[in-house]
Amino acid sequence: MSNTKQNITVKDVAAFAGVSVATAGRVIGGYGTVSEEKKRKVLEAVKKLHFVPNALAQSMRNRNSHSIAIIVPNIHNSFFSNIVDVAENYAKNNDYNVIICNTHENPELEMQYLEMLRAKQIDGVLLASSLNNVAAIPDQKLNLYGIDIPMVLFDRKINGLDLDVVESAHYSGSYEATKYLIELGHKNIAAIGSAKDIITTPVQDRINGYKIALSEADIPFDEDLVFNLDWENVDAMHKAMSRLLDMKKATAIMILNNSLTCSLLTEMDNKGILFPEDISVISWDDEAYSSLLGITTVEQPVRSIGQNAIQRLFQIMRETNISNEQLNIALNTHMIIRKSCRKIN
Amino acid sequence: MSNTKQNITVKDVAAFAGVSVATAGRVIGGYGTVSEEKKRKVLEAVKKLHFVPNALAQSMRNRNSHSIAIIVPNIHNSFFSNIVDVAENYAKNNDYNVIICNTHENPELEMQYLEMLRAKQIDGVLLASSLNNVAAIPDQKLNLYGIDIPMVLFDRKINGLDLDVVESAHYSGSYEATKYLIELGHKNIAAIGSAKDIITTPVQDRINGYKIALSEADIPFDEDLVFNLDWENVDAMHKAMSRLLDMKKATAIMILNNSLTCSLLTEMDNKGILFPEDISVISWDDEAYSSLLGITTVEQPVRSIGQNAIQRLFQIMRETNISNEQLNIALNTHMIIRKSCRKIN
DNA sequence: ATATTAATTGAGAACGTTCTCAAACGGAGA
DNA sequence: TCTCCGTTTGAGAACGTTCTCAATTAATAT
Repeated sequence: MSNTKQNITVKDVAAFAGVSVATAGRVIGGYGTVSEEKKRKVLEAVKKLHFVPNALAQSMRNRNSHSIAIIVPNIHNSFFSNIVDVAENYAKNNDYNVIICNTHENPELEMQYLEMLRAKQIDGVLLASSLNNVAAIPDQKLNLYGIDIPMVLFDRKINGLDLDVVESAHYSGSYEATKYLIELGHKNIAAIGSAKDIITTPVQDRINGYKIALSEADIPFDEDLVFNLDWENVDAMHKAMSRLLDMKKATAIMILNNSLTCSLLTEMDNKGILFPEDISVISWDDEAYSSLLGITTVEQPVRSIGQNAIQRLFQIMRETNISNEQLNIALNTHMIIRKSCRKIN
Repeated sequence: MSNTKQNITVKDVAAFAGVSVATAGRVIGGYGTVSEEKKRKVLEAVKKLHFVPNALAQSMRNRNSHSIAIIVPNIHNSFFSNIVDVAENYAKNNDYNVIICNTHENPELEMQYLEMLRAKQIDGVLLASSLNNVAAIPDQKLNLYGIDIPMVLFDRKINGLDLDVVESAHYSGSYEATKYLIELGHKNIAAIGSAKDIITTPVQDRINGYKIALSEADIPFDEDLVFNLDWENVDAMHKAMSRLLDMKKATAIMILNNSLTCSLLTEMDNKGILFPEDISVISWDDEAYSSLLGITTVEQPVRSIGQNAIQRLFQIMRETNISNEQLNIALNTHMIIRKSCRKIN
């Protein structure tokens, strides 16, 4: 690539103003004392030459990049893009830049990004990991997770790593939704979670909530009714959903991930299966189309998750000595009841 | 913020390996000649000390940051997040990092970002601007647009600036869709565009296509049937849509922006207005829910737009001498006909 | 053995910023 | 005129990398 870029430097400003680099630096940086006359001349030079300090050189000298990163598995997912939005706003207000990284649920890519970010001297990272367990991290990469870089996990935990986490109360949200279906008379409730290579901790927790609600109502757990699908593998996903619907076992379905909702409903539509008449549906995450379609949803406190996570990250970055105790925030979900679930007997 | 970070440097590696910084640099950088023995020792030191080169220092020395930026008005919009995805992939394969900036359709923020990116010595920018005209750019910021930084516009033009553009064929796509409605017998066709402070060039072009199709069919243009709404101002938007529906003038509506589709359909649902029975609907951009709801859409070649834009950007960045002629790529759209439009007489 | 060439090595400069240190300057008091 | 103290100023180092240049060593030819 061409590197003929030739920018204006403090040196140029100083020369133009007829002062030393040190004096120009003083005026631009706003420290020390400079006579009014020279101050005026420097300011004029800055304006005339359109001087903008080289942020790379500043970072190098100051040993911090004034940038944080946010790593998400899927930027298309409105859950994540909303959190990105909140974090970006907060960072901007604190004069920090944000680098967004999209891992496509690929742990390799996640680690590559972390390595790149470390090289770029990033000041902190917000991470929704595609790993669910510390065992999946090679020893020589372990330092990327919260040791070399200040880090806060959000939405998802990594078991075995004691990093700060900000997430929804996945377990209780799922418990509540399942109980709601049970109270409507449902006994055969399917649960569809997403999983690419691993089952993420939110899905794990949600399935646990579902199981406990069932067992409290003395409904036996049926392995056939739990699916974990890869939303990027469209073919396999459709097949599995088709299989579920063909079984005609379930009277209700809880969709544990918003990426799957449209696919499932399309599949149902194709087969002429209506909701709530033929099958009741609850979906996690409230979307623009949820109210239009009348789907009952479990709404996550998205903006609050983002806010808590970014605040905590800045807190960690400010601390000189390494933080003492792990913080784990679980924020309550909220059910929005619409017309996609019906009472049965 | 704390800046106690103390990373391993080439100096440390050199000391550990018992060689000079120059020799360590040679091994790490893979240039020059080094004896097998010293090479082995340096490599061992790199491994032992977990050395990762400081990308900031590299950028400084090499005078390029190996990063590009992509600036979008709204990262939530799947049109933009898809383009971000494509661009990011391409950049990654070429060893470039991507910084994503979200402007919320705010021209001030857009210019702030450009200034920040210039300071960060960014190598190139992909921009969907929130400005439609060069006149809106203050003189002293004009250099941010394609002069200081290699730049390719996508989706939207900036009138009066001769920068490269990659976009959909907005005009012909709209012309085709309007003609389709006319052929179904519609004469009163509403068009809903989005606009925050300005009307973007895609919406301008789409409205032009709509107007020409009308005039070719000898249908008089009706000012009352064209709306430009701000999707971030939910109240005003709802009111305007409500007004449009209450008029009962239109037999068909073309929605020029996917952000508005759900809102309009919800508004119709609330008023008990059905499609296609009461009103026919065509929407720009195909979404996951479009097929589910059976909406006829104008699909944009999203991935192709992204691909063309990023390729062109890299081409510009590679060129040593300033590019000679402006490139303007308009890619054809594609109508997906479903059941949301009906024949009338 | 000496001259010539090639392979190997290290010192140090440069990128652009910030900021310490010490020197130079100005004015007040004796 | 000289000393003292505070203000103003500039030289130059440092951040960590890359890479030129010159010096050293080894290898080959005479």
